[in-house]
Amino acid sequence: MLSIGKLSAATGVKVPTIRYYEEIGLLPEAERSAGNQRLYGVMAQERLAFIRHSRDLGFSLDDIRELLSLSDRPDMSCAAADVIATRQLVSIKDRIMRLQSLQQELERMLTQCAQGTISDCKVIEALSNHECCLHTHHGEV
Amino acid sequence: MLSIGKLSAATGVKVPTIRYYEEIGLLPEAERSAGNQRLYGVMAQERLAFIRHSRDLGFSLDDIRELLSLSDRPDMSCAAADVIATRQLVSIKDRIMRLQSLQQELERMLTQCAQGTISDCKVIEALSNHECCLHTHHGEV
DNA sequence: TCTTGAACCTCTAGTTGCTAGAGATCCTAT
DNA sequence: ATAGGATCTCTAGCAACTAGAGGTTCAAGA
Repeated sequence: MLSIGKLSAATGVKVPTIRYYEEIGLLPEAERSAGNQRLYGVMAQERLAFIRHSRDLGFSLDDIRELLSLSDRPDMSCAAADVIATRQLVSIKDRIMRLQSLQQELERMLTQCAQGTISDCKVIEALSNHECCLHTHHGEV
Repeated sequence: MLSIGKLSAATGVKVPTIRYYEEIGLLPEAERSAGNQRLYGVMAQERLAFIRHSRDLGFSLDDIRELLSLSDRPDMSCAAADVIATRQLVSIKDRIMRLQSLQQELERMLTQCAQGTISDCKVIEALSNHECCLHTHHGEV
């Protein structure tokens, strides 16, 4: 059995984050030692690694909750898991496109700036009026 | 003079967000009508448009605070503004690269999945053990 | 002029995914 | 036996808003 600190070292998930995952029900309540400290077995470690990896791939905790409950039902069709992963892929592609348009806009601003004073700085000017944008970009990135 | 609703419509910034910006000092305190309702002039509208556009480009409110204070000093060198914009550009490029590696990973997961049951779903499997990743991906995206 | 209803006001609390700190307790190594 | 690191619970804070309650003001139609 691992203490929370060892589990943290083993999975790369910080100690308060592990407690947080337990609090929101993503991890089951841990066993406790005689002195009330959390103890983890192999199952918990695997589950946490799953969460960690999914987070690395950008899944939301809600998505992960669903993926975890799917992984607990091995006989089910994996279509639902594919839906979640595909949704995530679409959202990542979308964010990449948005970010690329922002990148272009920023590069344009910076190449036009002649390093003079604020009054003729193209960066500040470009921020002041959206009209001079080549692209429209709205919503979060 | 514009009411907060008209200003919102003119700039595309939601009404509660405008009040929020005032609360955190990004916008100056608005004038008030006899009945205590906010009134905005052209200056406020321009300032809000600046904020809106900067947010669209992914700048943090702290960055925007700095950019705004620069734009109030037209005689200064614009080097500071360039530093902020360059930092933002670097961070955007970095996020794009991270997202592209996630995209590849997800695509790999999905193409390997044969649409069977969860027990042999490559998506779930890939999430379970990080070792089968082609790329290492850590940190936020 | 009155009235209705949309727009406005303030305030609190919620969102996501954690992180930081206080103050107390436990565990382990010397 | 004791020192100090690890753990416990609890509260509060971060970004950047969003939602809702409960109350006031404004503008347009009858």
